[in-house]
Amino acid sequence: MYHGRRVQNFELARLFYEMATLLEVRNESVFRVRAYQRAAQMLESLTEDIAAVAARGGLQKLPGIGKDLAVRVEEFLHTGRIDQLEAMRRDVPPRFLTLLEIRGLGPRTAKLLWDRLGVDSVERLEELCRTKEILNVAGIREKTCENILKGIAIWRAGRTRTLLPAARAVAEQVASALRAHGGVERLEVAGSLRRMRETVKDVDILVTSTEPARVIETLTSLPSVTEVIARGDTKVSVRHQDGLQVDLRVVEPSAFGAALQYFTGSKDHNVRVRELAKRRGLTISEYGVFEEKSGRRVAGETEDEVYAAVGLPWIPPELRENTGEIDAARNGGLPELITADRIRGDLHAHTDWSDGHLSLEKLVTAAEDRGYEYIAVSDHSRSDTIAGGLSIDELRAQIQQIRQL
DNA sequence: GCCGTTTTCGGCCCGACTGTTTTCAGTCG
Ligand SMILES: Nc1nc2c(ncn2[C@H]2C[C@H](O)[C@@H](COP(=O)(O)OP(=O)(O)OP(=O)(O)O)O2)c(=O)[nH]1
Ligand SMILES: [Mg+2]
Ligand SMILES: [Mg+2]
Repeated sequence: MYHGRRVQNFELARLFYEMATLLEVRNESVFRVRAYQRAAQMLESLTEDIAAVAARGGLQKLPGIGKDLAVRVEEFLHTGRIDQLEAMRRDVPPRFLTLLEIRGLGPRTAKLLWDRLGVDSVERLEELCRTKEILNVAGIREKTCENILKGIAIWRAGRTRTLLPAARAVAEQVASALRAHGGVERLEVAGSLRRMRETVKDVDILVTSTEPARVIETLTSLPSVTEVIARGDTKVSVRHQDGLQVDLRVVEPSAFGAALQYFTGSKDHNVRVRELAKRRGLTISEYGVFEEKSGRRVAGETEDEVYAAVGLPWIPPELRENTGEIDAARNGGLPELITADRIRGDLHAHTDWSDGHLSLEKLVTAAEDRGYEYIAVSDHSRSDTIAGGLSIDELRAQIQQIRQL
């Protein structure tokens, strides 16, 4: 496969996302907004350089690129800019779009505040909330004001994504706490955690239960939960003490498969699967797969069933990103994922001879436990004495010991 | 703005929760 320079793909994707946001603020059709977002998402996963695609006249063959967007792409490739974007930028203050990074503050409210009070930055917004001046705007009352201040505090805290292992630790802690109380039948970690993304925004947990209220009550009253963000009959969002948001969804046991498929995502993957369903006269939600006409439920117990209903094999969560896995699945071309048991050995390990933790014996035992065929001992040498590097004599001694093991 | 193993026009994924509103828009998952 051809791999060219793809920096321009990402730069253009960023511009299309920005155009989508600006169109949203201008109250343009949500479908037009989504067209820009889809084009941007396609560019991010495109393996060929967009300039190369343009050069061979293939722009409009790309999914999500039609007549208009092809013109924008060409304009960007020739001039490095997009006129329409520049024009839209001029209509809002320079820092206006950062307002949309505040949780719960969307394009409509941001625009309203700019129109009515000239809110052009987070700082100005905070001031107006503190002085309660913001309450002069029709449709904004005390609660909204409070929520904006909370949102600004989180925005200030800054961390937007968390490394997978740290998030997994939180997920496991919450999961066992939920199981320890009653009402939980099945529990699965879903979302980007289940898809094994390197970083995640939050922890998504799916539970099946015949007593949803009980499970939701359990989560909201855990000692490790510091704030209840939203709470209803089927789902609840809370903040965990370490700052991570935890989203819990509760459905009845018969909807397990459909709910897990929904809650695992990704969003773009879900949209694609649901589009396939529509073409077959079906509709998919977290409650199941339904015939559009009769409303009859045709699947939902397992993920397998859900995918089968749209003519697809089960797709591993790690691949559910709408980056080609759906076409691959349709053509029976899903890759076989590499699993941990395929690792045959490790060519880089330190021992307590330098700065490692394990003794030689323990290192070898650990390697054998994992079924490794080989392990390389690569302790520091005398060139790095700070890290306990081995002298020539020590190295000879270590080699001796290895031979005896 | 894009798109079509029914369509070149009329759809576009689908649903929960909140605050503010007298019936729903906005935001988020
Ligand atoms: N059908 C549908 N499903 C959605 C939509 N938004 C979110 N979901 C589903 C798929 C997501 O994986 C799942 C959890 O949402 P999140 O916002 O937590 O995203 P996700 O966990 O994928 O990534 P992140 O939390 O950002 O690391 O909910 C949507 O607009 N439509
Ligand atoms: Mg998530
Ligand atoms: Mg979530």
